[in-house]
Amino acid sequence: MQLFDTLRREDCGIAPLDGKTYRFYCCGPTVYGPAHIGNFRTFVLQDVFRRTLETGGMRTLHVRNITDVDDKTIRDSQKSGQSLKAFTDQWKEKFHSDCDALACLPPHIEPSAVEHIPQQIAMIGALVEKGHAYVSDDGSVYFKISSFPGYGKLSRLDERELDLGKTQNARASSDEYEKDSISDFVLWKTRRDDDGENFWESPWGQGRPGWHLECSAMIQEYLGDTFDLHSGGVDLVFPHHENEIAQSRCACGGNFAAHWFHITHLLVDGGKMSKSLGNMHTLSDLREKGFTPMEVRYVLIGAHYRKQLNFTLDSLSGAKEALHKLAKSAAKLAENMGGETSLPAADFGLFQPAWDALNNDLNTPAALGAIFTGLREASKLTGNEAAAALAGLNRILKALGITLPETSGDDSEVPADIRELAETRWSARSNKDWATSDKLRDQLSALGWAAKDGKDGYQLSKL
RNA sequence: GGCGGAGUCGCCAAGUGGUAAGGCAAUGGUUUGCAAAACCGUCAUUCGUGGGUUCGAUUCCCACCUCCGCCUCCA
Repeated sequence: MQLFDTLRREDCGIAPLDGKTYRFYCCGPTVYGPAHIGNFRTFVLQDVFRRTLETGGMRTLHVRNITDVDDKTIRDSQKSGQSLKAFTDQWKEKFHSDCDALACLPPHIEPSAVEHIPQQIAMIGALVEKGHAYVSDDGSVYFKISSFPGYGKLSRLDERELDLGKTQNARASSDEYEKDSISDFVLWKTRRDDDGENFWESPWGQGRPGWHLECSAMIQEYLGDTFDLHSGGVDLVFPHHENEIAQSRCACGGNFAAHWFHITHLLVDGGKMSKSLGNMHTLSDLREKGFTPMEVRYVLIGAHYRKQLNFTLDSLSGAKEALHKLAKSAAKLAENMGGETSLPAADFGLFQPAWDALNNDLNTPAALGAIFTGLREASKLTGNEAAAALAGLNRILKALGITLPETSGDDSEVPADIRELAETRWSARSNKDWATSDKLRDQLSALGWAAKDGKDGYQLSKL
């Protein structure tokens, strides 16, 4: 497939460096609260990326970290009176269940920062030894940016106002740490009172690793000094990924990531998502509003990953209908197959354009559009042609991570009292007692149920 | 101020130097006791504004307007 590379700023062919397994790393969540849909846009699109590679027959090695020690996790664990581990475990669990609900494949390896302190200390040691890092008077260790000429390439610092020299002069006086240069970033934070019990021993005294370092250390551990691709939200380009490049290349040699894949932030109702605006949706919030995780996923893949996606409740409703339409079409195809069985497809058939779209810079919205277009043709088919179409459809849906809702109403979960009302209504209706029938229909809908009448019976569905 | 992105039907959203995918909504019809559901159909001569290049631009160039994001932790 072709994918836009953030560093090279052009579409690049995606293929494993070692010819066997495509190895990629995604910056994972900081587990100090529930992840929001903005976070999930990134994780869902990374999931589609992986599924696309795998659907194309590639083997993958997907590594995604858990940040379980930083300022926020320490601060909020103390606020809640829990140990750091108990606190982060609970949010890690929540994250996993949300990911499952959104049909995101779990990464093959999910290392946590706390579990890789020795690796991080070792990397800092290497950087100090090679002259890329220095120890300040208080025992903190900083990366010396001036020692790495390639610094700023990913985020194109030289084309922005962030001239390093200028930044130093502008901020040197306001920073509490002693540093050679203000832009130097911290690798090891010396222990402070408000860290509580959250500190580790190191050659530079008690403290904890800096945030940027954990990814570099874990990447080195599981993917080595050169691997295929590194991904995250756009906000991570600078300084996080820039710092990772500096740390890893200086400490380990190697080229670090061959490609960079960044997902643009989403907007909510046309603006930035923020707590103060009350538009910080979590998956749980949306479920309470009656939307399914699959509907959320559908919305999240409904715009190209390099464009801002305008997330609205209306688009979620649209997703609900669109998924329903897909499910109906798939059911009709199955019906039209007659006695044929739908075998796993060797190709995409009518849905080849959708597959092509995915492979063209992961164009998920174009792929979705192509699915509906293909379905229009598919609906005319019968027998083994319908079977082949259904197989192609299932294959492309799997690549997108979409599972279809049930088309036939599930009557098994109807409460007894609702069932009774509906039965009464049906008999009234059968007796052409329209007044009673309509009255009971209103009652049912007030209770949240809709009765859909057919020739020989009715079906109940939740409103 | 610097950097970057974007303005395409009511909403969401693809796309292209050759005349606008798709979804939602809306709307007409079939069906229905009436609805709902289902099914069939309709739905941008036009792509922020003004110029320019071109046989031809929504797509390229210039100017302008508007919006958004980043530049501090952030997916």
